[in-house]
Amino acid sequence: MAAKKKSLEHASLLVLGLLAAEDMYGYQMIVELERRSDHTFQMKEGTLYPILHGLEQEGAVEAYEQQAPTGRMRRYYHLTRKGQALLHTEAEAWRSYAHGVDAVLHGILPLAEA
Amino acid sequence: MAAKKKSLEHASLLVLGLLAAEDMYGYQMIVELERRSDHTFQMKEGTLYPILHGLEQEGAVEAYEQQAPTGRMRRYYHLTRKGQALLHTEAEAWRSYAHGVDAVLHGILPLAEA
DNA sequence: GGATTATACCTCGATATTCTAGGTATTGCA
DNA sequence: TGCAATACCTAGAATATCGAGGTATAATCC
Repeated sequence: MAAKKKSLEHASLLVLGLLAAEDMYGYQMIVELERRSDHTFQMKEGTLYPILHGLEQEGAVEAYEQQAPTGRMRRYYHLTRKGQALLHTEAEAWRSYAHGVDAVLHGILPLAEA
Repeated sequence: MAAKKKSLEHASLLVLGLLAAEDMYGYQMIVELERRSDHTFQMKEGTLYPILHGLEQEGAVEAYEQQAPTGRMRRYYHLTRKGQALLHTEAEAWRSYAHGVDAVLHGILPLAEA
């Protein structure tokens, strides 16, 4: 009974999280997110690109173009120091939010898996 | 460094979660949510009441009025069987969503607390 | 007694976030 | 040649939540 594909609610946090490990280009992030979340969510292009542009304007990421082996141009994004700080803040907020929800739901579900 | 009060993103799930344990009235839910989440979030009245009315219309909750010891009228909500099913579905969706986010963020934060 | 605070309910319009649905262009494959 | 996958983008719609107001009663303080 796999969960349905869910919409996102912390899109920018997830983008920052991805970029913490390595530089990525947009399309790659969409594929990676679906893979890493075990197909739980699927970021839409209409969500991702505006977020990337916003993060770039804030100075949280920096973009550069690079040619793929195929010859196509890709726009890679790199996490700046400012972006790392932002990620840290948002990740912490996520932690306490998730904690809070779990506290309210405590005992509702039979702890599906380990 | 207590986290800032965060807005909600799963308001109806939290309402259902509260009602799983006992019947409650609106104002009480707001107070309880803040308490149980260790002051992490604070449901706004403008969020809660429309949700309660919606859940009632769906048949997920049933309302009844009851006089408080003070003499004031309170509108209590009771989780129906349908509401329990809804809660279960949403709680499971939450679990996999949270799992997915954690998978992406894995290793970002130094596991603040136990 | 009068004022203020806490309780208790409600709604409307604004804001924020994400999605839908389109668009462009290149590459690879059948 | 034509179609699918890759790769980028945007405008407007839809949804969720909040802010700020309203009403009314009960309790507390001066």
